[in-house]
Amino acid sequence: MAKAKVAREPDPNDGKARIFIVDDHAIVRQGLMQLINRESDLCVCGDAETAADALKQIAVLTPDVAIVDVSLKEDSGLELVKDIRIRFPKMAVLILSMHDETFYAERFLRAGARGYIMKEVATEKVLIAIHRVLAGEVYLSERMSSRILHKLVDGGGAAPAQATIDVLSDRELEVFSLIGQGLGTRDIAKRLHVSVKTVEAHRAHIKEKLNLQGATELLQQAIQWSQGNQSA
Amino acid sequence: MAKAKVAREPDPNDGKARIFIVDDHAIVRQGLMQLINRESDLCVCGDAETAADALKQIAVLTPDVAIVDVSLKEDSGLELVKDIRIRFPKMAVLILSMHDETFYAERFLRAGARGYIMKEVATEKVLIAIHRVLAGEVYLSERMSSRILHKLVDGGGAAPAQATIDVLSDRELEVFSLIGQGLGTRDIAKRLHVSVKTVEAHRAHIKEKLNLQGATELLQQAIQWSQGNQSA
DNA sequence: AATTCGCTAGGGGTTTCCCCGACCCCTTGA
DNA sequence: TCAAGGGGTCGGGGAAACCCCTAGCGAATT
Repeated sequence: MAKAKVAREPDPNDGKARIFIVDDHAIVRQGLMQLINRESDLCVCGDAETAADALKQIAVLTPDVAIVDVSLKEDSGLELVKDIRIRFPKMAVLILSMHDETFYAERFLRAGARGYIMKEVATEKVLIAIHRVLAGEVYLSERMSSRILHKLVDGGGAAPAQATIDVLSDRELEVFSLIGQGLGTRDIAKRLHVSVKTVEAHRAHIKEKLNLQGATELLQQAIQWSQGNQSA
Repeated sequence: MAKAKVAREPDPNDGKARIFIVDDHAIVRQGLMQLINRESDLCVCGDAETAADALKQIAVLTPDVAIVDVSLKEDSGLELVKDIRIRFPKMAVLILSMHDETFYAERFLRAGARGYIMKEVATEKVLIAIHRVLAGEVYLSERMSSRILHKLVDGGGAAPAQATIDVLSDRELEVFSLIGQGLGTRDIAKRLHVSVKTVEAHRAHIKEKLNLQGATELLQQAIQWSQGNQSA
């Protein structure tokens, strides 16, 4: 630690930035390694299949950036990012995701990751993302940044718990909850003794406040929140 | 042998088995390619990101075996396998799956695939699987073969009222999965290259088979299933 | 040959979605 | 007191989705 030359001149050895890979798919590790080592200013200094192994090796190797796959069973992936954040605060963490999983991107960023990229993108994007996080910047796809930025920027680290839900009014939260229980617009209107139009208005406001795109996204979020908060 | 040329060119190899890779993750393609080309008796003769491109190239390159990813972005891997089976009956198809998705394996085997492996296995297993399907045999993991065999054994008796995903047809499961990913009817129709009406028919059949009432219930089930099965 | 099943697709009516604007009530502050 | 703002409540209207129906076609089964 105590290295301050990360930005432009990361040269502890060959003048190459040292990268550590954490992914439980051997094939993906292979591909990433080859891709990175082909670059003149990057090199892979190690790789691991599990979070525990990763932490052990990272402590010794002190890479400049760690590339972490999300699908190390979400929990351990998140935990790994948090652990890295605590024990090696200066280290950049780039999250590599298999699927869209837009919902989880936010959690990883909150946990200290500096970038989130999906595997289906072209390989050049991966290299771009690596360089960006190496330079101390943040890398996000267009869609994700637009969604996350103004959700996180004002939230900061103050109340990370359910900052997104708090912006909803009482009535809106009520509707949101009922949506999460699988009720349709009509059912909700009947349950609340209001017009269908009112429920539609609430839905619109919820979508706006939570920055959701369509009806399916709204339902997705509502179900997810419902299961995580008041199931059983 | 100055083997400085790329593997793509269709000229005669040194008696090596020619392999074609279909995967929408560039990194995975990269890793697979490197892994395979390192073998003395195998070589990658081409690769594709989409099903359409794959069919086009396969017709020209006539590889000995095609490695297909289950979850292609644009098209469905299942359809690709069926197409390959119809147009090139002699070609071996090895399915590469990201996650567990055990229930998918059976469908792919029925569609004509000769092997099914998961990406998290060690790289040696991948090579073993390739050699096995090249030899005309079938490759399956222990767990999967035991599961399938077990199913055949007590399949004769009364089906124990599963009422689960198993009753869905291939196409229906595909639609169900896409619904779970948050796609609307129109998006699904576009992705599967069919009419909106067809997707609606599939939805209706799924609801009937799974005994679901409305659209929200269907969406709810699809999302829950999707999150529990492919960590999406 | 007949039946069943899966995939495809259209017709037509109902419902929801989603962009608008509108009114009422309450709190806050000029 | 009179705005000003936000929350809660409705409505119109067009687009889309939903949901009932029928129906052709191919493949597998009988």
